[in-house]
Amino acid sequence: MAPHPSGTPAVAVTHETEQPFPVASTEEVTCIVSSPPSPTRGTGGCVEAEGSGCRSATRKLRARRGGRSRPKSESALSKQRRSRRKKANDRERNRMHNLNSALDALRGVLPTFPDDAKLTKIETLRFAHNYIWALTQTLRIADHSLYGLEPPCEEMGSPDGGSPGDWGSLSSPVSQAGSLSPATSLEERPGLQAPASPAYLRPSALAFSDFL
DNA sequence: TAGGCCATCTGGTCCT
DNA sequence: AGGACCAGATGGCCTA
Repeated sequence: MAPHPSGTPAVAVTHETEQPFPVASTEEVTCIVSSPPSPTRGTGGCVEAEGSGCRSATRKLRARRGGRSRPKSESALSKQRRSRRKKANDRERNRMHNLNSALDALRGVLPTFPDDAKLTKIETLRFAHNYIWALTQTLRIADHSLYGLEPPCEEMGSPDGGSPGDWGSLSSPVSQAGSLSPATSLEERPGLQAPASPAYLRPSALAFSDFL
């Protein structure tokens, strides 16, 4: 399965702080650019009063009404709500794009062939988890073979020491059944066998003798 | 056509 | 008040 081969704005996102994607509509743009009515400045008549220099009077009026925000008409309220919602939507979209950018960066450092289908989000996370685990084990075993240390037994569960169960894995994320270890999941996907070919990604390579 | 994946919208909650 | 984060809902696209 190749998720949306065309029209994936998230893939093109490279910079987090910039606006990496076209904002949906011009209506939305104007709504976002033009800041919503600020409660401290008030709207409509309030602005006129302040602009004409009647600040103390305005302040008294506000105090009498019991707060910074003056009551608005129903239409003004709904307009403000819509404006806030659109701004929130825009931020949320941006946030998700940033998240996808990070995910793409992660895909970029994982060992897959260029012509492979793009890993899904969950596959990317699980693949990365197992990959890190395998690399950690590689380093550990290399250290022990170099310095003749005792073989590590107690920390084989998870590289970060966290609960392997978080990833649906057992003692070894690589050999876990059911969840997406690179070996299993990618074999399930036609055209994605290649990433599983490295020795450290095969369940049979748990001895890690292949890549020492 | 069903199911998987994804982007987006939305309302709620927490924090500053 | 406003932003960040989250989870649920929804609809589109694609593949088996």
